[in-house]
Amino acid sequence: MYWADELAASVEGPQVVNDSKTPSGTVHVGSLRGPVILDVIARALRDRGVPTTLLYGVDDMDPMDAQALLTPDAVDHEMGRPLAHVPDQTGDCHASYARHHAQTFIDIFAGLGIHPDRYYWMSDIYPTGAMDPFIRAALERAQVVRDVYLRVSKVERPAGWLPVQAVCPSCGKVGTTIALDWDGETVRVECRPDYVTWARGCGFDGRISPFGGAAKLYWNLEWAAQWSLFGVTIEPCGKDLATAGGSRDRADAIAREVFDRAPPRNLPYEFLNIGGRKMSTSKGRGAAAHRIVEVLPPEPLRLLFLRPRPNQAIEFDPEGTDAIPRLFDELDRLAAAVAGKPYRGELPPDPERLLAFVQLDPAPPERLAEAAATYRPAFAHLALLAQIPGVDIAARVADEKGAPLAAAEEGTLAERLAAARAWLDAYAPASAVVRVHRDALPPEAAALGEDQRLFLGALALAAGEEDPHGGDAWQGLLFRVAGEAALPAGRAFGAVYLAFLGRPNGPRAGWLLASLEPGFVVGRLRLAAGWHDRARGAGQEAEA
RNA sequence: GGGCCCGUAGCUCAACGGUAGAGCGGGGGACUCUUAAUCCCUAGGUUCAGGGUUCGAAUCCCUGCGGGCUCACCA
Repeated sequence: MYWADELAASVEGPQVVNDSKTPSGTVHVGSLRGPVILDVIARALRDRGVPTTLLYGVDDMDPMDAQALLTPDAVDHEMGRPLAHVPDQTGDCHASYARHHAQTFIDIFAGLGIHPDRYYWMSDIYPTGAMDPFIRAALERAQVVRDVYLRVSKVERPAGWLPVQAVCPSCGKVGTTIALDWDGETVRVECRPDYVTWARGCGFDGRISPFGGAAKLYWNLEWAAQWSLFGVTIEPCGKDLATAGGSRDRADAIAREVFDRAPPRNLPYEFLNIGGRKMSTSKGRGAAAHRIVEVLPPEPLRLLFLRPRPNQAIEFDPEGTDAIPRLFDELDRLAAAVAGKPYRGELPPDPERLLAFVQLDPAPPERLAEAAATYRPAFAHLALLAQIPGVDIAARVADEKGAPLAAAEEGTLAERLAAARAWLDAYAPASAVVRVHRDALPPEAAALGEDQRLFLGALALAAGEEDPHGGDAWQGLLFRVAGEAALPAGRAFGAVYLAFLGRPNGPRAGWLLASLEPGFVVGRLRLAAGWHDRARGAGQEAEA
């Protein structure tokens, strides 16, 4: 059984599925694994008739602690302030740094078929007072919290430490404050210059009421408080949090011992690594989630996350590899299998469910076969066609299908063609790129045999005499000259590709040559044939 | 040091208790108007090592070795 179905089968009663994210900067592709897993769990629950609520939160009261995306003069002022209070650095009309990065990320969800029932922002929640009971409980049981930190994570807090962080009334920073001396209504707040290394406090020292948004819980407690506030029953989390003695263990213990509640069901999931290494937020082309989405349409992207089990690390290396074409191929193979068409290789367990979860819309089972059977043009082939001038791609694809494309199939074609172009532009390995060497004979042409050179020379002569126009004319000429030279077609075409592309194969040669200026073609043919001395004059003659 | 993941054909990976499979690469073959980036054929690998459970293990358990990520400050 598919893992999400197993999870769905193991719970009772209505479920609240939750995930949240701290928008500390640009969010990369790997972070989409959580939302996709969340969505699939919700779908699996609903498919079993379990009433389900899907929540997605933004922990935007957390302190700004990464200066990479701040302008140098902003660092001193902004570091340590709540992310929701830091101005948007890109100036594109978001209310804050947090809104900018979180919204850019969230905007991807709908396109991926992920539709939480509710988004919540902690900067909205704290002022309502909804967190106050949890702040009070945490303050009352501060000693329990300290014990949990020590027992679960071997972390010892400084003397007098309380599990809340006030927003400094003077400088507005939250990362630099320590709360002390809870008297039942107020805490003493010190905004210390050296409390953390990454931000500098202003030195404020005074008493405040920690309620109504004046203070926030430390993130671990905030997490546990969210579970109580929203009644969360299932919450997956990434392995950075799920590690033994890590944040999740602390939050679980705090839920039980401070907020008197069983923690939600966990589903730890592994990361997605780009090229064998962890992704970097600030560098690395295509690592940003909103950029990958430009190259990978929703279905293959969902497949990337859903094909492996959640606890399996995903290695994804789009740079200069065939990782992206293979993802499309895997999707097509899966669809073919579900549609009852022939396929090769082994299938994952429960292919029907996997394909259903890969679909953008949760389609009823009876429509799955229909969706699976739609014609999907091969990505690698589209990438090739996209590089050949003068090809009517839609007509060619319809030809291959053997019937006119349905509207949905035309959509798939357009989507894949755009993806193929983006892939060629940003990621494709050299072997997938067809490029005419215009300036000089490709070095690879040195491998041309004498028979091939003779053929190219003969082709140049024939072309000069007949001045072929169009792909068909060129293609016919190629075959005829090859036949007259008694050269096997394979060697003849190979010679043309070497002379123009520097590679032994390529797109249909006739149409390739027809797309280039006749003078260039003839000149290049002569050059490749070894007729350097006469190339210039003959080329002019041919052009005349 | 703790946790998780991985170690299967040259490379990338699948199969996850029942006779080891794909893609790419490599090798062989086919083709006069043709998706020459196509089609057909071709992979014999102590499934990292050692032990255990089982009628049966790549698959489950234990140990070891190697690699990756992650936590131990914050989130």
